[in-house]
Amino acid sequence: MSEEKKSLNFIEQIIETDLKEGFDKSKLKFRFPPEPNGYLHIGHASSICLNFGLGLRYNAPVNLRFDDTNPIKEESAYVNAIKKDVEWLGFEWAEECYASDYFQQLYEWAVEMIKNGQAYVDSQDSEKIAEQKGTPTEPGQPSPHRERSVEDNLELFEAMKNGLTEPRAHVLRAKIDMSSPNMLMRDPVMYRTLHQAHHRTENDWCIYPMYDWAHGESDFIENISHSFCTLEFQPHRELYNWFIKCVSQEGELEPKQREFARRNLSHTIVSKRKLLQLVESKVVDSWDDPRMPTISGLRRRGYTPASIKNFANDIGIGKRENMIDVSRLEFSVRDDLNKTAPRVMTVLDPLKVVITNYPEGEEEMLVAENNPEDENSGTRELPFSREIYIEKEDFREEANRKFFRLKLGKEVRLKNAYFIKAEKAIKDDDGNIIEVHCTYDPETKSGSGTEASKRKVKGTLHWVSVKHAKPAEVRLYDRLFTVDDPTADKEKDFLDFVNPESLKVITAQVEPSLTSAKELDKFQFQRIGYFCVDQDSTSDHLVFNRTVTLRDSWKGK
RNA sequence: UGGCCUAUGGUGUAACUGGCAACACAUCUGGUUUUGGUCCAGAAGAGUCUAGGUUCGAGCCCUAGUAGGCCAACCA
Repeated sequence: MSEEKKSLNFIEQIIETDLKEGFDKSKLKFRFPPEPNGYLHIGHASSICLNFGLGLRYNAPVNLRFDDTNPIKEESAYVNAIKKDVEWLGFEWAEECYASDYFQQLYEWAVEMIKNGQAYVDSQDSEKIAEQKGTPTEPGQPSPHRERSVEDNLELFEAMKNGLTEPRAHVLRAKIDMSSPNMLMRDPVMYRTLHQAHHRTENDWCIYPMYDWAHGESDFIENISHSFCTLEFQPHRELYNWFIKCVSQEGELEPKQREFARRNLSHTIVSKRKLLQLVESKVVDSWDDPRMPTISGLRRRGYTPASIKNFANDIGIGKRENMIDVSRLEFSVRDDLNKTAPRVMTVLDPLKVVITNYPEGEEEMLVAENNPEDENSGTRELPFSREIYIEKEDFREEANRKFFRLKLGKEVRLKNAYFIKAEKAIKDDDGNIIEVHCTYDPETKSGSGTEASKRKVKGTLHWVSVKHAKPAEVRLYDRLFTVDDPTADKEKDFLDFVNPESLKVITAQVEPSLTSAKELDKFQFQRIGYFCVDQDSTSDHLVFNRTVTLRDSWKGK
């Protein structure tokens, strides 16, 4: 690995500074802390690449920790999906942890805090508590229960824990400062009472810790040195530190929370809540629908781990609002697939071509390069015969000289085959071209090295032999939304901007070698784009997903 | 009537902590090419939100504005 002098992002600079100031490098430890209430999306990829990237850079452990403190929204199905995605991206976590593993410790600490007068049970409903909280510009009012005795608090908290009180009748609150300019410091709720089974602890608990009370403590328990989260948690930092001070002893490692900006991607949304809405409203088929910006959706769409990691590293991390153009992501897959995807010939919109001077009934095998970008990719054989399909848009009766394709009286090269000249367009009663008659020049066979085969022609077309072609379902995916930022217009619902043409299903004719393609195999359909075998594909019914089109600099039609 | 964060080409990040703004994507030219792909060469595009200040010198420091974001779930 050549150590390129790449400038450090601000997170890396924080770590470098800590190291310089004497922080023990062997104590560096990070974590990626998803909540198992939905699938990971491209925004999480940035966080994953940041945390695991740091782990690799400093040879430090990185825990995968599920922030599972809200049993109402969380499920083990999400846990499994998340693990699969992180693994697929190619990262290895040091330990698989759960905030729920710490429920007992958290409870014991809470009891201590009650004894220390740092927490109390409030017996008001959430509306009342919110009311007393004040506003950002006005101080809050103390709860009437704020000065409850330690004995009463202990007794009530115990009752809450044992499910002897009504759900939501009481909460445990930290006693901090009802007039703090930081709303989060106005006696935040530490525990709510929920008589709800948890996906891991089942019915062991009737009280569940809130994020603020669980997250920093989890970091502390795991000896996480640096805890990175997104910008909206900035105001939580003060509380994060306050809680850790409550439970830590002198000299113990106190994790450091720092915040970075979440990545926004144009023409899509990166919000688990909205993604869930797309799934539930059936706009898409599932969390892994290839139009979804989820890791699983991108995987099914044909994205590679490398393309996603390169993308994340290229866009870097910062602290400002951002909107990254999808073209950046698209560049990343093309860049990767160009080097690795075998080239094949497929015709998406077939037009039959009859080569009138090619002997009837005859066929031959031609040699085709698998990938000109990869010397080791080898060659394969392609059947050629008298009747072939080409793309409808590759033929015109007449066209200007900017049209590098087939037109009457002119010659083009058939990729890996011969030169053909269009002689006659056959039309139906409505004047639609249904067939083209051509002649070929036997001297122009590809790879023959003849003078004739070196002739300059207007262009090169892909094709597939009619007799040998296999039909395949091809799903043409496009951007999910028609605008950059579907959430920008506060008057409208983001669903109003769903692209009605985000999926078009067609039947294409593909070269026979594709019948052996397996799920997730990726190909470049020459002159068209990159495609990937969908999970729905079978040997009887091939299904390909379009990952992305080829870059197209032709400004004609 | 508050607190915190942010402000660099169309987009995203840089600028060795003060030395006349770089890289990538996107855009446009030209060349190569059995993919109008790739690759190669090149162009255009910001003078760093504004106004002051410190300094020989400021995108980097200070002050005051302006703009945007976040904070009043028993969500995370």
